[in-house]
Amino acid sequence: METRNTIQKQTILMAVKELANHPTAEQVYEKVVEKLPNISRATVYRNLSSMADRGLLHRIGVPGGADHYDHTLETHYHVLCTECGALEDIWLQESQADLLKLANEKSSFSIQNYQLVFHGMCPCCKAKADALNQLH
Amino acid sequence: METRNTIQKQTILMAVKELANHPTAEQVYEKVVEKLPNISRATVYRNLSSMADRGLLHRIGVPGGADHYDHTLETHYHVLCTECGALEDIWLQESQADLLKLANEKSSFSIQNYQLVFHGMCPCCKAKADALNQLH
DNA sequence: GTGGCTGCAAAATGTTTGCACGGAT
DNA sequence: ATCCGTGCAAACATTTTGCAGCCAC
Repeated sequence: METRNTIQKQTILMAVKELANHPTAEQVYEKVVEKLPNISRATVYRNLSSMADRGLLHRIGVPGGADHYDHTLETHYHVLCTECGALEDIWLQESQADLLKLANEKSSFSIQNYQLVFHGMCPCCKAKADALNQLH
Repeated sequence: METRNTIQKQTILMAVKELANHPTAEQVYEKVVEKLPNISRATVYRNLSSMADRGLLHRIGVPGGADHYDHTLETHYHVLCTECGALEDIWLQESQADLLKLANEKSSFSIQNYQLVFHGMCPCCKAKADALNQLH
């Protein structure tokens, strides 16, 4: 159950922090491979996954796409652009406890947490879509 | 842009309604193949997807797992068992409009909707886990 | 020295796609 | 007669796994 301190782990965690904005495992790999040319994708996947399990990172699961990883641990939410896949933070002080309490009252499940992902269009894709609509 | 009325489409939609509780594409395929032994998985995937796009069904995206399809169109939410993958409804009158309005105020994205999935343990898995903890 | 960690390749999973044919309109 | 929808197989994207050797402890 002990955890060894390898160069790969250090470099992967550093990469997520440097990339800052919700990189996918592939993006982390591309960053890390600059420093460690022989690293394997399997190592990146394995470590991101175990760091997420241990709470060093948050995993943002995107159905039908690659998972993203977030080095920001404070409770917040995300918007996903339905056009280009851009992922951004949303900070709501919407009380987490309330949704959890409410859900637990309404369900026989023992609910521990939840994932709230908003879907919409980023400003860039919205502008393009609006311009297209103008043409007819 | 027209939509032809094939036996496959009818049977697929009927299967989702009969299975009732959030079947995956694979589960729909297994049900449909009883009636149409020659149907292809591709047809099931294609039709479930297009029906979801046209609003005849709801798609519940589960990161790292198969998407589920829901024949219930009224706004509600879902709990996913972290142990066995069971998926169940949660009905909250938590006003949809409020979360959308709030999120749009806080973000530069043009947000149209959101997906809210709770994570926890179903009563069965909870009982097993509690029993294990009793043993120490 | 031991056993967790790594790199590699292969497998697994869920879904999409190209293409030729057949059936709904 | 059109041409959309289907079945098939292959491709695809993402992630996991088995295994032999390596290296942090």
